[in-house]
Amino acid sequence: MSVRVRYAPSPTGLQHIGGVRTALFNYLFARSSGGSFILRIEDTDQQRFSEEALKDLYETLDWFGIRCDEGPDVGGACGPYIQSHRFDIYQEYARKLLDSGHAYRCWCTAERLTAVREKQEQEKSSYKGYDRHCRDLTAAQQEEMKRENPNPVVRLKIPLDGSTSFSDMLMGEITRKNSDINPDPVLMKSDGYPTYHLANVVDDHLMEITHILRAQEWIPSGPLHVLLYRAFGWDPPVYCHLPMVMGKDGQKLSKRHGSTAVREFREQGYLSEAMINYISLLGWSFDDKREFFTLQELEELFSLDKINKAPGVFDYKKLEWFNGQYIRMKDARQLKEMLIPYLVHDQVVDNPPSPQQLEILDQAMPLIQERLHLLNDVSEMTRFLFCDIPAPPADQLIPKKHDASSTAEILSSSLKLLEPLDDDSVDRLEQEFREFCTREGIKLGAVLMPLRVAVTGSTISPPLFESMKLLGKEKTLSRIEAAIDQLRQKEQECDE
RNA sequence: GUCUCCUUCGUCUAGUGGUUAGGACACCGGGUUUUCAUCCCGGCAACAGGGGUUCGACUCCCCUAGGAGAUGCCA
Repeated sequence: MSVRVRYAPSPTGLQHIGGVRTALFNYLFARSSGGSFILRIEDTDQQRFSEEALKDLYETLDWFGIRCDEGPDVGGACGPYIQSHRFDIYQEYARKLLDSGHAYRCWCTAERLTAVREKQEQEKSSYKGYDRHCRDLTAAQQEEMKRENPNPVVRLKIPLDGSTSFSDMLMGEITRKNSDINPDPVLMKSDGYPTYHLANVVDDHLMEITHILRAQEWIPSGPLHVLLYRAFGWDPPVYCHLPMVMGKDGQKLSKRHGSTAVREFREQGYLSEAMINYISLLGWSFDDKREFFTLQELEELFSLDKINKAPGVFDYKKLEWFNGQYIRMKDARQLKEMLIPYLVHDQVVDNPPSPQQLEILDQAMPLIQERLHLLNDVSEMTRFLFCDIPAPPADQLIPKKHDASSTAEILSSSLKLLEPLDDDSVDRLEQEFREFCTREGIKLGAVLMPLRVAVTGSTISPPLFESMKLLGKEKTLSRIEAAIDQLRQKEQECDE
């Protein structure tokens, strides 16, 4: 029987790392085993449903290149793939459970439920959850309850004794006493929508899902789901509970720890390849030497038995390192195209960029490609090439062991050396400066640093002579002159 | 509280009875270099603890400790 797996997100928020990891593993397992990957939208929570979240889901999968074989957008034999479109199906199956005596209606109000819970809390009772008030009501009692609350929920009758177990590919056998399972979980809400438990079991069965790969936070409801399968007379699929993704403090990864939404990473300039690569290594590994993988390679090499049991901490630093690696691997032309939106967004270049700006960017590529960690970094790194910058304050210009006066001298001399800037080679220019330093007995750094600050506005910049060349002689010289003015002013202030 | 699961360097991990316990990120040195970055070299650093089993345990079993997750008309 061929493998059929699914990713079944709930469109209540932006796609986050944890969800995407689950999606990826399911997808990779399907591909590596020649099976099918199915997308199912679990929108049974009408309160929390968000149109934007749904859109974000498609965009995210698309960005990663994770394509589904069956799903809302591509169709398939087991549709519809949106749970809200399967409303009637759940009604039907809930009815079956009711008829077979595996489930019952419950008219308890939210108020009563909270009262029950509060009481349990006060008494520090070890018994938690629903008190099964409606489980064995007489017909007369039912009538009475109906008057109080006309919209009942449907609850599953969990056996009072015995235990239920299931086998997990990673964990092995997991057993839970039935008395420890959430007493009679709601299957059908009062608004007629199913809860996750019902919808998930019904759909996975109807869609002929063979393996369920989901996060370990679902382990506790495993036995409950198995009970449901049995109530229907079905065989449960194979389970594989994936290790959770944690933050640095060991707690479930959340906004507290940093970005969690894929969209945020994307906006910051993370590459899809880098994220795929990093995420694939979250709880999975290939061997002890290889850690670079393309999606295509993963589709081939991925295997369930290399998944780790223990939860993993999401390491932002390593992701960033991967991103830098992938940026450096990128074709320069391609990378350039990817950078433009960031430059436009930060108003470093026009929208669309002018031919001159594109030309400059083109030539700047070799200078910035090995310096970028995130695409986002490009604006700060290249702003001085495209925009006017304020003359740096004198203090920033003066290198160690120099003062305003000597720095101004240095810059003035540099001005002359830079006369042939436009038509001279970078190497030759550098040679000139080296000779100048030897002649004057100044350190090369003491000359280049004030120049760098004058021209780029920062002590950190791409290589100086290349930068000057890109900037053009005119702007370069005028920035140096502006810097000299700053220094002269400072000199005067000191004299006074 | 109760239940379930987990436990190799700070982090991600390799390892399936005999290894100087390997790699990567981070960190710290050093080199290349006009700054930054890249790149190269080197260093630091781990089998949670205690019992067994065994000629021999990181590897198998038990206990303890620690961590996490679940305990909803959310998924």
